[in-house]
Amino acid sequence: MTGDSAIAEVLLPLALDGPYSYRAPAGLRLEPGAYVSVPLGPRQVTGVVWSLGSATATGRALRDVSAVNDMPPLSETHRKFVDWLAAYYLEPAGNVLRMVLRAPGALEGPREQIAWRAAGTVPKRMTPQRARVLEIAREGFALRAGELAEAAGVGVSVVKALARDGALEAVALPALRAFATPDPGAGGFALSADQQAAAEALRAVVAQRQHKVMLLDGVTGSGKTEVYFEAMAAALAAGGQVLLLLPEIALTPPFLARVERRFGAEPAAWHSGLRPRERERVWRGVAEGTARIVVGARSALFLPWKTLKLIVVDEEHESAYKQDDGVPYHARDMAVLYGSLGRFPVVLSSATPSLETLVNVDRGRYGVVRLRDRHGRPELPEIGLIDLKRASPEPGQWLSPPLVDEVRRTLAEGDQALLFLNRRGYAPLTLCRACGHRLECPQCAAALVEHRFRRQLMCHHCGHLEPMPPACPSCKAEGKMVPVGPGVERLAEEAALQFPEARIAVLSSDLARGTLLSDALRDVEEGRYNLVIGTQLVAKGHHFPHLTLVGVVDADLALESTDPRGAERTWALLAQVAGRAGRGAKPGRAMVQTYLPEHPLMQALRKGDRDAYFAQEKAIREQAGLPPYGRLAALVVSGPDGPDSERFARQLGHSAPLAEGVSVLGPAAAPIAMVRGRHRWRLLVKARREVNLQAYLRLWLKDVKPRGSLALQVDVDPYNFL
DNA sequence: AGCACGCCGACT
DNA sequence: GTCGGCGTGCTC
Repeated sequence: MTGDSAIAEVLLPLALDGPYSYRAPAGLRLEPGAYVSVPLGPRQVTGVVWSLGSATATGRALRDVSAVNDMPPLSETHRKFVDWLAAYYLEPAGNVLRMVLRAPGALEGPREQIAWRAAGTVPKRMTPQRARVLEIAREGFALRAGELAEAAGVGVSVVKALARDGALEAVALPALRAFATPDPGAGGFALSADQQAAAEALRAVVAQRQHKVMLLDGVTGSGKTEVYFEAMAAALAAGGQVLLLLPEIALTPPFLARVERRFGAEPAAWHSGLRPRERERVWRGVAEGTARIVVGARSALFLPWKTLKLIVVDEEHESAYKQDDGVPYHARDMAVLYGSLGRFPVVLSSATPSLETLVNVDRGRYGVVRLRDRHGRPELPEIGLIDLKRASPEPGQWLSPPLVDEVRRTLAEGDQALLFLNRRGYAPLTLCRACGHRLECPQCAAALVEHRFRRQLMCHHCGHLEPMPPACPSCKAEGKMVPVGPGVERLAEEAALQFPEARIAVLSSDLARGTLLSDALRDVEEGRYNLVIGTQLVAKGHHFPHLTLVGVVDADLALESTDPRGAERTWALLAQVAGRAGRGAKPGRAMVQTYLPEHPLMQALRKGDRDAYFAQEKAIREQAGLPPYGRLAALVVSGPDGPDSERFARQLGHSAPLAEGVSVLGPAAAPIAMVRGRHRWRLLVKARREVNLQAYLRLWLKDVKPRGSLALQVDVDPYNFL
């Protein structure tokens, strides 16, 4: 072996902090960013060359890189992005790389064009493994051998054997469909003067080819989408790729169709529901630079961008951008990071921007473009507060007399009304009247929610289902179980009594996604229903032209939570729901039921005064040292045994280093003390803004090792305080 | 993430 | 006496 051979530092998609060193054989054309196959223990693993160098005498015998893939290499920007994100969230870089490589098959050798589907015959021999494969093959989608084996959790040999037996038949797969090239000028819309000015401002920023964050701030119906389409057109015209990030729930076929009309080419869609082959097509298209427009959920950030020139984050205030399992990152913040590393602009769009973003505008770090309502209407419709302490509903009912009157009048005038209640199911709580026992999920410290329509009890945290017990499980008394509190189903029951003539639709995420929901939405839009009862689903982007009254049944729900962002979420939700009223020809109004009419948030809402509300909310956050005026991290200890988890959390708390400007609160039982059978204890780290929070956490946690089945999750910038 | 090594319960 | 459960640790 010669002295100074070339060395490749290869990052592997495993929980490893840094790359491993391999010898680069002379015959391989290696470059930084190249996808390579390397030996790791007994197996071959795909990784990415993080850097190249020459051998240092470490004494360790290095193994050879086995092969290089001919895919364009992962860009330097993308590699920096992985390293930054890993450092920011205290996550092993390899775990972040795993999110980049999450497209099974995209890097595998020659494309196999054969897929398998069930032939309908029974194989000679049947085993549990074979049965699983056939069960999946019968679902109707033709999958390649590897995909089928993976889906069934068996080896490829099982699939091959079934094929030999004739129980699976071969189907030829078409080659990966190419991406059409978008035309920036294809389907331009006629823009209002306001929109023109806003679009021009964004185009100017794109033309600078520098990093700059722009807030596009305008109410629903002001035409933000058409405006950011213009920014996208400018970036496309400059030869770049563009990413439009949406909360997953907003990524619908009608929206994709709208993008296609504007740019004359079908955009690539990226979300968790893609079939493996489409995943692969998009991943490769992005890596090769042929997929120019991607409309995606948060994980689209990790696609192997070749020439990304613009990211638009629509509904930037949405908490759905925060990932809570796996690597807990915030896609809006990481979009801004990517833009700064890649030196391109990022547009944040919202009708109710987050406080973080507004403060960044105040500080001059972000630019802003504002849009007024197209019809010159004020930001919000007329909003009336109903004081539930004075105008209380009948016991067991939730609609106050003034709201009932308003709904009646609206329906009588031939218009649509919406009753908003952010609670799925029939009742959030079921109690035994004889002994007070409350029905709880066996796996979570949470009440089971009755879903009367499905005739089941459901846990909204783990999805556990069970039938309604005929008698109290505790005292065995029969017929004593009573529902407590309202859900949309129960509200619909009350509405049917109050408004016997109304045509009522209940809209919640329990309508399986897809056709059932889109049919229901279309029926509402076309006026086949005149009274809609819905959860937050109805607040998000659906346009109901005949709606003139919105009634908010319980405005205090999110305000009562322990989440420091509860007030902000309440504002965004109420403003959005109220904004559903009167988007068509007629003006609308909103009636908000609350026990806290004097609360500054409710007063600001009544006046439609966002600035007043945010001024107040900023003062509270600043006073409390909460984001964006201070920094937070949550440490969550979880384990199957409660006392074990608590003990470890306490030890962890005691070992917290003392540091200027940092305080550690807790541990306390997490608000939902048990989820999926794991007991959870939470510590909260609060730091001043100038503190290097990551350095503090690294120092603290470098020697901390949860033993056994205990787990420790670090959540930098926590959002959902579960 | 795999995969091996390593120590304690029910069976060919 | 073994087969095998998954806790722990390592992979350039």
